[in-house]
Amino acid sequence: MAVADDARRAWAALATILLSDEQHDRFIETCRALSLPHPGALKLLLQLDVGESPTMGDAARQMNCDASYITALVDALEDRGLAVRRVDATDRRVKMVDLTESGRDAQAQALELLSEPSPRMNRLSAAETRTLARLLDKLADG
Amino acid sequence: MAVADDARRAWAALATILLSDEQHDRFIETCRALSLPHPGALKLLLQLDVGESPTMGDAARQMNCDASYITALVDALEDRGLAVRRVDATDRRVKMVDLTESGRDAQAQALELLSEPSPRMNRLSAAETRTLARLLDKLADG
DNA sequence: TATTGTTATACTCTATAACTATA
DNA sequence: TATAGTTATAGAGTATAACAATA
Repeated sequence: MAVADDARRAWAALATILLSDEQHDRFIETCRALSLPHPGALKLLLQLDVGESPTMGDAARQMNCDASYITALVDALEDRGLAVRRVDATDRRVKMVDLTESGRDAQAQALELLSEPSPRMNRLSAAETRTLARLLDKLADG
Repeated sequence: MAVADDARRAWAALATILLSDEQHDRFIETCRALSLPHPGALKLLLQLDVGESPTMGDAARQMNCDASYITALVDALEDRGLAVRRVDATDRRVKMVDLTESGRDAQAQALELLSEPSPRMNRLSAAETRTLARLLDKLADG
């Protein structure tokens, strides 16, 4: 059961880092930098992709929130020109959310800010840092 | 600059995992399991330690929130018998927050739930899992 | 009649301001 | 008068319920 123990230890450490609020604060700062009012709007922005426009409903499921809130979030993105609604040609009840060019730029800027490593990372050697990056990549993918 | 790149890659992956909401959902579930109404109450509970009772003000600073909210959080913990207020003998304006026996149990239970590894961890080999645990431990400490 | 998205409304979490007790 | 904590109140963020348009 050593693997399970290590896995648990790893996840506990992850939870600790999360609870330290560093990432949470970073997220809030990033919202401000992009003048997005809701944290949810940033999260939605990060989930959009050119050529892969979800419907409002899709977005709600992806974000695990109510459809009415997606309305507010897309309103916020639209107000800032980061996304636009597009009515489905075949079923006019349905609306797609398209990422705009500015939206793509904003996304890149957000990722830049969110990826800024914590000072904690200085505790690791160069080799350790590389190893950690490789392992976390595996976990994050998909 | 390879180290900086690796560090950035690692932190980006961490942000992705965080954004997946797995840990956030876990946190909410843990709140429910302990019937704690506010997420803040769980966070405060996890920061308390036997023999290391912070004052209300200390707790507010640690939690990076307003003193009035600490009042609500400690109320919640007290209602459930997880903590008690104790008036400072020398300055009767000051109150300490003591973790109770039940509080300690609840803490352990919460850590148990929060440390439950994500299915993502199955993507790593036993050796990788061990390495990851070691590296994250280094980051989480302190 | 059922479904997509919106609007109106209410609830939860957190902060600000006014207050009480002690120093 | 200043400080620690509390109470009352207001503000963000999110959900629920009623609604409009389309199917």
